[in-house]
Amino acid sequence: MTESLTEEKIKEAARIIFMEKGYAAAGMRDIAAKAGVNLSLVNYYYRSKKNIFQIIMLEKMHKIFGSIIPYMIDENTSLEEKIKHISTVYIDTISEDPNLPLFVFSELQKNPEELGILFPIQNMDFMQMSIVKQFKAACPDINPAHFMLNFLGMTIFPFIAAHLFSKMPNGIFDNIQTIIHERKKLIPLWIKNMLEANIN
Amino acid sequence: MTESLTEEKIKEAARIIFMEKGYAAAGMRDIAAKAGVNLSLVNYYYRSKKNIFQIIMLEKMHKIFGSIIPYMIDENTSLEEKIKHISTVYIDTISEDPNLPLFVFSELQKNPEELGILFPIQNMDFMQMSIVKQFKAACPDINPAHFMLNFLGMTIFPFIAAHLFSKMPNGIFDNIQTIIHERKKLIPLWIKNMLEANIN
DNA sequence: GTCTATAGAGAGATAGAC
DNA sequence: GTCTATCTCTCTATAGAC
Repeated sequence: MTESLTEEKIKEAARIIFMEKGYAAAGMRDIAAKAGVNLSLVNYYYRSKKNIFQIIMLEKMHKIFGSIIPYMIDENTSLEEKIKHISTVYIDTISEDPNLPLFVFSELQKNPEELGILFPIQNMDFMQMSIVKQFKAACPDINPAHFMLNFLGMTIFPFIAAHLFSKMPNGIFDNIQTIIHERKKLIPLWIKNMLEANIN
Repeated sequence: MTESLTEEKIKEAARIIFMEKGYAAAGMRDIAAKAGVNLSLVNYYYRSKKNIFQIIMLEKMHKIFGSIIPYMIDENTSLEEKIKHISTVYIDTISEDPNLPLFVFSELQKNPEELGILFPIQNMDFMQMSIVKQFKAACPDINPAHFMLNFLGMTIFPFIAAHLFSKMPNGIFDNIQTIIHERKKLIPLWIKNMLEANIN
C-alpha cells in the first residue's frame, strides 16, 4: 500500500500548482507537466481534479490547524508556556510553507460546504479549550475572542501580507523573513504585557 | 460620458461575482446572468474578462489602500490620533465589504506583476510616512515593521478569519461582527499600551 | 444597443493499444 | 502502468442580423 514514485511525483506537483494558482486556475495539464508525467496518469492515480485537490487541501488544513490545536487544548501547560510555544512552533511551521494561510483561508471561503466537512474545524468548541479557560481566569473582563484574534493575527497576518509588503522599495519590510522570525520572541512579550494590563 | 444603466448593472454584477469566486472561477456567463443581460453585452461594454476584472480590482485596491494611506502620511495629527482614527475608519469601511482583504491579498498574490502596476502601492515608501516617523520617535528600539504588522494585523486579520471562525458551534466567535466593532475602541488601547511598554 | 449563433481555444476525462 | 488519441463540454470572444 506504499505509494509509487509516479504517484508521489504527481502529488508533489499538485501541491505546488494548487498553492500557486488556487483550485480554479490550476489545470490537470499544469500538474502533469510539473510532475513530468503524461496527462492521463494524473487521472489514473487520482481520478479527478476535485479528488486530488481535496487530498492536498486536507493535508494543508491539517498542517495549518493541526499544528496548534494540540497545544491549545493541553491542560498541563500554563497560559504563558502555551503562548511562547505556539508562536515559536507556528512561525517555524508556516515559514516552511509561507503561502499556506492565504491559500487555506481563500479556498475555504470560496467553497466552505465541501471543504469544511473535510476537516473538523467547524466542530471545535473554542470555549472548552484550555487556552481559553486560562485566559478567562487571567482576564475575566475581556472577551476571549479578542485575545485569540490578537494572538493569531500577530502570528499569521505577517505571512498573509508578506508578498505585498516585500515589494515596497527602500522599505521597512526588507528582509521580511527575518522580521517574521524576530516575532517568535516578541509576540510572547507583547501578549504578556496585554494580559498584565488587563485592558477592558 | 455618464454610464448607461446596462453598463452599470454589468459592473455591479461583476463586483459580486469576482468577489465571490475570484478571477479564475468567475465566468462571463455568471456576470451576464447576475446582471440580467445578454452575454454579448458584457463584451460589448467591457471588451474582455481581463479588462473588466482590472476595473473592479483597481476599485477594490483603491478602497483597501486608499482609505488609510492619507491618514498615515498626515503630518498634522499625532500618533495617537492616527491610531484611533485609522482603526475606526478602517473597521467601518471594511465592514461594508468584509471579504475585501481576503480578495485583494489573494488576487494580488496570484498575479502580482499585472495587478501591482494598477495601483502604486509598490512605489510607496513606508519609511517616509508620518506614522512611521512618529513611531520611531516614540519607540526608537523597535523595528517599525513590527508596529505596522501588529496594528494592521489586529485590524485586518479578524475579517480574513471571520468566515471560518463564525462557523464554529457554541463558540466565542458568535456574532463576530459585533466583536469586530468592539475592536474600534480596543485596538487604540492595546497599541497605546504596547507603545508605553516600549518592549524590545 | 441588443439579440442569435457560432467560431476557436482550452478544459477534464476516458478508450484502447502497448 | 504508461502512452496516444480523442470525446465532450465549457469557456471567452466575435460576427452579423435587427
